[in-house]
Amino acid sequence: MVKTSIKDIARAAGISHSTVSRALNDSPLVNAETKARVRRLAQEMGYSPDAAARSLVSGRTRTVGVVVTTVADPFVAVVVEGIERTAYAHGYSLILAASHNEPQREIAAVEMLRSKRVDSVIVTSSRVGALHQERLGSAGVPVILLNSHSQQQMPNAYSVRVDDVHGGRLATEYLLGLGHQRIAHVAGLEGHSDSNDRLDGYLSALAGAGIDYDPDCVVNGTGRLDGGPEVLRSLLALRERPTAVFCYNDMTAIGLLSAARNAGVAVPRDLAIVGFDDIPLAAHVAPALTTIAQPMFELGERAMSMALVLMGHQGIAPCDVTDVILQGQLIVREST
Amino acid sequence: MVKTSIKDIARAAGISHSTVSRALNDSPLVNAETKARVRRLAQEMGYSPDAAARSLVSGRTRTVGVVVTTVADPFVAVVVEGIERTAYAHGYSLILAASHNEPQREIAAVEMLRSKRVDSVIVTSSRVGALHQERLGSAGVPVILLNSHSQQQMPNAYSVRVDDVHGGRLATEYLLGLGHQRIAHVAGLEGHSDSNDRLDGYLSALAGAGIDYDPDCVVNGTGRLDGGPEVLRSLLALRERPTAVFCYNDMTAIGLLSAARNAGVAVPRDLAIVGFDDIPLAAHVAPALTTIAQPMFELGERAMSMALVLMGHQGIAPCDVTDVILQGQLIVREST
DNA sequence: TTGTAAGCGTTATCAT
DNA sequence: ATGATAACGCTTACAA
Repeated sequence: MVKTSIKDIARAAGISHSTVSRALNDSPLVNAETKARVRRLAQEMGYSPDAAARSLVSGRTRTVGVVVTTVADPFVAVVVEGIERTAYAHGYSLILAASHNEPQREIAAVEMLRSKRVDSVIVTSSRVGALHQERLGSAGVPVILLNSHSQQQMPNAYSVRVDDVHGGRLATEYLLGLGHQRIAHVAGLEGHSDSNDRLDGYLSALAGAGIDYDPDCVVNGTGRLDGGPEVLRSLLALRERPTAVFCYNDMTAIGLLSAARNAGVAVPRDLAIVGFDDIPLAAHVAPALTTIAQPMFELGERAMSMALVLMGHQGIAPCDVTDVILQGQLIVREST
Repeated sequence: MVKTSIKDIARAAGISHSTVSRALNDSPLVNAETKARVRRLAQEMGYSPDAAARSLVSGRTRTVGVVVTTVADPFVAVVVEGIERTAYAHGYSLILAASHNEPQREIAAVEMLRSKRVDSVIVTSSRVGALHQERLGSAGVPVILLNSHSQQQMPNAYSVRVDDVHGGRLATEYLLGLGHQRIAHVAGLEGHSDSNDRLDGYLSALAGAGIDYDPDCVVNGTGRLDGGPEVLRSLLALRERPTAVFCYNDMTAIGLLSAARNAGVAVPRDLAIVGFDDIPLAAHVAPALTTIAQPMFELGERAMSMALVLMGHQGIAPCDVTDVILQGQLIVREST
C-alpha cells in the first residue's frame, strides 16, 4: 500500500473514477450500493484524498496561515490555542510560521503562506501589516492583524486587538493612585504598535496627573524573560530612583521581578511592578504579579471567527467586523 | 491582480509556459535575457507559485505535520520552537494540529496531515503512536514520536525522547537523599508513556531504598496548572502525610505550589516539591522550583533533524537514528 | 445512474 | 533555446 487514488479504486470496482469521486463526496447521483461498495474499497485500500489536487480545482485549501513572533511566548501560545480551537471546530487547519520579530522573516512567512494558498492569514504583532494587506488583501485573501494596526487606515484592514493605550493608562493610573510619583516604563521591542500604544497610555496617564515626562524613565526591554538584570540596572542607575515600573508585558515584568529578588530589591516595597497580558503563570510567581489582563484566548477566537466570516462562513456582513477592539482589565495582586 | 499563473506570464511575454517555468526555476536551458524578462514580469504581476500544483507533480510538499497535545503548555511551546527553527533553516513549513489529549483527535489530526501530504510527521506525547507508524510509515511518510514510545517495538518506529524512567528515579532518589521517607507522586494523564515511565522511575527509586510502595501515595494529576487544589487535598487526606512529592511536570508542581501557599502549607518545610521539565518560568516562581530539566528545545531540534534525515536530507544512514534518548538533569532550587 | 472529457497550475519529456 | 504535450489527482460540466 503506497498511495491510493480514486483511479485505483475505480479500477478495483470496475467503474469510472468520476463515480468514485461522487460516491466519496456523498453525491445523491450515485446508486446506494455502488456508494457503499466504493466506500468499503476506499477504506480497505487505505485511501486518503489528496488535498493538493482537491484544492487545485476547488481553489480553496481549508487552511489558514498564522504568523507569530514565536510560539515560545506564553501570550502567543494562548492566542494560538484560541485560533486553533476555533479553526478546528470549523474544519480548518493551521500553518504556523514564526517571524522572530524580524520584518524580513515576517514577509517571507507571508509569502510562503501565499504560495501555499491559505484561505486567510492571521498575523500577530505584525511590524509590516499594511504590506500584507496590500499584497494578499487585494488578491482576495483576508489578512487579520492581531494586536497590531497599520499606521494608515486601509480599506481592507481587518484587525482584532486589545486597547493598548487604554491598558497602559489603566496600569499607570493605578500606580499613580497608589501614590507613586516617579514611575518608570519598560517598553517592548521597537517597531511594534502594541508597545508604542502602551507607552502612549503611560504618557497620557502621566500627563493627566500633571507629572512631567522624563525620557530617562522609559527604558528599552526585549519582551522576554531574560532582560531582567539589565532593565533593573538601568532603573537603578537613574538619578532619582523610580518607586514603580509599568512593564510592556508579563515576561518582562517577571524577569524584572526575578532580578530584583536577586539584587535584594524588595517588591513591592522598594519597587512596585505592573505587567501586561496576565499569562497563566502571572498569578504563580512571587510576589504574584499585578497586571493588565488581555483576553488572550478570546483574541485568538475572535481573529479566527473574523477570518471565517471573511471567507464567507456565516451570514454576517463583512463590513460589520473590520476592527474588533477588546478592553484589558486591571488585576491587582501582590507586586504593587 | 487576482491570481497570476505561469500561463499569464507566458501570454504577457509572448512565449510558452514551459519556458516561463524554466526561467523561474533558473534552468540553464533558457536565454539569459528571456530569463530576465520573465522574472521582471513575474515580479510585476505579483506571481506566486502554486505550492499545491507543484507538489502534485513533485510528490513532495516541503511541509511537516506537528501534532501536539496543546500549544498552551510551556513545555510543548519550546519543543515546537525547536522544531520550527530547524524546519525553517531547511526550507520546511509546519502544519500544526492539537490532540487535546484525546486519542480520537490525535488520529483525526494525523489523517488530516496524511491528506495534506506532509513529508513527515512529528507527534508529541502520542497515545497511539504505533497506529500512525503503521498507517503512515508503511506509506513512506516517516513518523517521529517525541516523548512517547510504542509498546511494541516496530520496524519503522522512530522516536526522540528523554529518559523518563531515569528522570523519575533521579527526582525520587534526590528526595530520598534529603531524608524523606514518605514521598508522594502526582502522575500525568493516563495513557501517556512518559507519565508511566516517570512513575516507574519513582517506583524503582523507592524499591532501591527498600521503601514499601503505598498505592495511595500516587495520585492522579492533569498535567495542568489548575489541578493544584485538588491534588493538595488528596495529599493532605492521606493517613500518613507525605513530606515530599514528585510531580509529573512543572505545571502540576507549580499548581500544587500555589495551592500549598494558599492553604498555608510551607514549601519546602512542610512539603518538598520536585517538578519535571524545567520550563522557562520554573526558576521564577516562589519558591523557585526544583525539577528535572528536559532539553526541550533540543528535543524539538532532534526530532526535526531526524525527520530531515528520513526524508533523505543528509548523508546519514537512516538506521543510525531510530531512537534518540536524551538524559534529563536534576536542577536543585528552593522548593526542596 | 454512470461515463467521458476538460481543466486546475505545475514540472518534465519529448521534439524541434 | 523553445514549444507542444502529457502527467500529477481531483471535481465538474456535459453526454449517454
